[in-house]
Amino acid sequence: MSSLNDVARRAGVSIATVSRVINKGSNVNEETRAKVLKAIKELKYQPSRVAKRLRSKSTSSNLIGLLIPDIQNPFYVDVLRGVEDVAYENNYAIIMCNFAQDEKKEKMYLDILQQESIDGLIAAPAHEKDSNVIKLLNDGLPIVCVDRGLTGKDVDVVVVNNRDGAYVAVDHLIKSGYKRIAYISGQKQIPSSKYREMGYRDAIEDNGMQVDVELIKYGDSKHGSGVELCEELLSGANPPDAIFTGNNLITLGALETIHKRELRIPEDVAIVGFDDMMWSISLNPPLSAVRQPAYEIGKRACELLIQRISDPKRSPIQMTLNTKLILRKSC
Amino acid sequence: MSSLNDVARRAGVSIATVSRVINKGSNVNEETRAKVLKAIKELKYQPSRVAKRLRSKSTSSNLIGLLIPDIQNPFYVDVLRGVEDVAYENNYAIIMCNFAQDEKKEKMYLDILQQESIDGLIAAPAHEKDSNVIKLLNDGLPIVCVDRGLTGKDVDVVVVNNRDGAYVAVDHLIKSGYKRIAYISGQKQIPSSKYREMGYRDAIEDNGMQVDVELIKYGDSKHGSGVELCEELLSGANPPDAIFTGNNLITLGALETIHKRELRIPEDVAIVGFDDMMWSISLNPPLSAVRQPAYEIGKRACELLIQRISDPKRSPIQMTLNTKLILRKSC
DNA sequence: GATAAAAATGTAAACGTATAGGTTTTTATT
DNA sequence: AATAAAAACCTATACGTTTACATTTTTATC
Repeated sequence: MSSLNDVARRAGVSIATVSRVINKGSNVNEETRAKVLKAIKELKYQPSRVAKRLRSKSTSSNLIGLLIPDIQNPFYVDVLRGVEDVAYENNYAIIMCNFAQDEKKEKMYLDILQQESIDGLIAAPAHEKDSNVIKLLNDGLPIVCVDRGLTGKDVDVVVVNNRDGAYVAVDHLIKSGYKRIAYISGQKQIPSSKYREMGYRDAIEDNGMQVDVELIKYGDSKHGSGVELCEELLSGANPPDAIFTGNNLITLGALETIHKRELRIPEDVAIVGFDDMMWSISLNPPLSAVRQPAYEIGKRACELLIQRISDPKRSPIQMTLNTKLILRKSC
Repeated sequence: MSSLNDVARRAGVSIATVSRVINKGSNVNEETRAKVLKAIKELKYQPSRVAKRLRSKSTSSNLIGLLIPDIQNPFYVDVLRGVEDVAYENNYAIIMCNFAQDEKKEKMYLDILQQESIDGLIAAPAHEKDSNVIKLLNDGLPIVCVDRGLTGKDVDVVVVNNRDGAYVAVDHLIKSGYKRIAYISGQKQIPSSKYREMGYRDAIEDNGMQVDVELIKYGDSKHGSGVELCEELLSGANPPDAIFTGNNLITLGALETIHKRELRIPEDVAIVGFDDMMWSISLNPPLSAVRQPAYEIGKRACELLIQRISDPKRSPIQMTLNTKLILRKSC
């Protein structure tokens, strides 16, 4: 890889001139500009983003971090796509870090991101008191949180109305005549789980029914816990006639268990899940689900981040997007 | 962020000494080492990976690139996880680039990766003559190809036996009594599509049947083309009684069409897809599929890359992993 | 205790860029 | 033609490391 210096020598000018040609372009003679451009082409010169980043923290290095708890979850893949599209348009590159719900891994990745001098970070923190993310925030790094905020911290956040999304789903279940509705929750410590539980509870109580804590199971937001907790539920003394699942991976796991037991959906158990997927219609049966605008979450988050990078003082925005209940055949 | 200089000043030593403490640790007095370590702790010093990379191309900067054609495809998500796990163990960070089957985007990302002075690249090239990837290869960047190679280039490759995987699936379809078996292919120009078609054709001919070109449809490896091409197939004059789909997204699209037409699987049309998914069992009906060891592909690729980075002369390896036909209810 | 060898530490240059500030050349003004 | 102003260009420095080499201090040897 050739450097500014090589180009300068070849064009017979100083490196400052070359730099000017490349960047602003002001105050440079047409003739020399042509010479420089020619040299750049001949040498296939590409500026080093590394040197650029080292040189000027002020000048944007056009690199942002994306911290994600679980890339196997299609929800985050859609968020990623949203982030990426906006980043691409604005000439930002992304370092994507999947910490797989492992806080040790998370810390390692956040350290790396800081060491890479990223301009900003989009993060779905491990939980609301995530000290790893808070540390970076306190260090002054521009951050936008996604899917969950940080308690006591005034930070840009893009979330979904989890409570209402859950409420509408469970309310629909009740109105459809289901009596014993279970909830399989994701990790208890993440806010979205809590709010979804809140919606679940409110819907039940608002309909004059009583919450049965036996019907609430807490897992880890992954496929396996969907399988197991659904099994627990169904093998109990007084099994549910409907299940509300806390995210898409859990839904898939629960479906697996239900099918293994050769139960009919929705006759034996109905199911409605949080998170829709492109292929939910091809599941057995076509799945009813609460759709989150995942792509848009990513898009908005990245827009907010780019704004914040260019204006670190702007006061934080908390953006709440709405969910939509998609009814198909599973309830 | 504090620098080596800050630490040196605080500890009352030179930056060279600090550097020595951090890196090799040879030739440094225990007492001063303690002083330095203390200063590092107090200042929460973190080395700048950027400066490190700039300084020494020789010394590994511990950053690799991962170039992926479509992150919406769960296959690549699994590859990514495999890559990541190995990278994590070996202290490498990953810049993940999803070019979404857009060669312009691909070029932009590859430029960025080069400008970031990555140590190496794991790439699923757009096709076998992918000039963007070839350029980097010619520039001497350590590269491992995944899922497809580069014609005429001697490069590390990790692939799957696509031809055999397809053969076994189609052969099974024939042995099960299906007479008119269609193939919905992914992008024609990518090798895996070609080899899968080869397996499809061979299986048909080896069973004394004849290939009907009307039953082969070429798409773009995405969900939408699965939907459309399946529709074409089923609305034809002489529709197939079984479909072999070229990848998981196509499979999902085809399923959608079949369900929309309210056809029974496998009675009206059977289907077997390339690529298994964790939740294939929950599809309607549980899907029979050719399973690729996607996670292992990623893992192996990353291992090969790390080897190559440390030994650029080692002669290239072409690694072929095997697929497995998973039989469920769709055929 | 003088000298040599080894250990400990320091100095300075380099990686590739951006840019402040200085110098030279061109253009405009009278 | 002398001068001022503007344009074009260059020099040198800084960003935070690593490392070759130089220098100083300690230890060993006689």
